[in-house]
Amino acid sequence: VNNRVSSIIPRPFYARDAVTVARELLGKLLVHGGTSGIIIETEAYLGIDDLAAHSAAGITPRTKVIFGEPGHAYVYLNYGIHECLNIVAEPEGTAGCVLLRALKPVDGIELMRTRRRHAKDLAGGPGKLTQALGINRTLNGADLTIGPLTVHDLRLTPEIQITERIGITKSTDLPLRFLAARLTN
DNA sequence: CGTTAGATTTCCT
DNA sequence: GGAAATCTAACGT
Repeated sequence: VNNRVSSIIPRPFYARDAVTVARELLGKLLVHGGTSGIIIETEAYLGIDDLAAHSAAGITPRTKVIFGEPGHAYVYLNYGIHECLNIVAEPEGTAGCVLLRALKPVDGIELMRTRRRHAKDLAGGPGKLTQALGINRTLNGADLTIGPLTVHDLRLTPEIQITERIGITKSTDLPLRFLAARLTN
């Protein structure tokens, strides 16, 4: 765990287009609250020409972080119940983010079980992974290059599978969902 | 100020 | 495979 401190991904990684960041986040380690997991599923949300993205509505109190400095967290409450974690991409001033949809649990699995109230699937969904790692809206806007929420490079190069995004009703035909093929499990 | 739809999960049949 | 749970941002009046 200590050698991961030096492997925090620096800001330029995130200052690229959302599709590239979404692809390259696969195989990285997400760390928070004594728990961690390898990112195995992501979706890219674009700033323009993407009606499914919250940023399509322009800059509002809710979406301003998506237009801000890359490498920060965008956390929102969905369906009144679930916290969803996104990582802001694109240079500052341009909207774009990556929804983290699934993790493979690595550290603190017992703690995850407690947080998930002993549900069978610990982190196989956007609302599940935030619950497992103890992530909530107080982390909205947090800088991932500083912590306590961080992403680390494990130097893995997973096989990437691409599909359309799921769980949305607009712009459903875009191939913006990415899965780490051999890590999913 | 009231209405509505939503980047989901879980439990039921 | 379908519906309920539960809250709030965004939009219309």
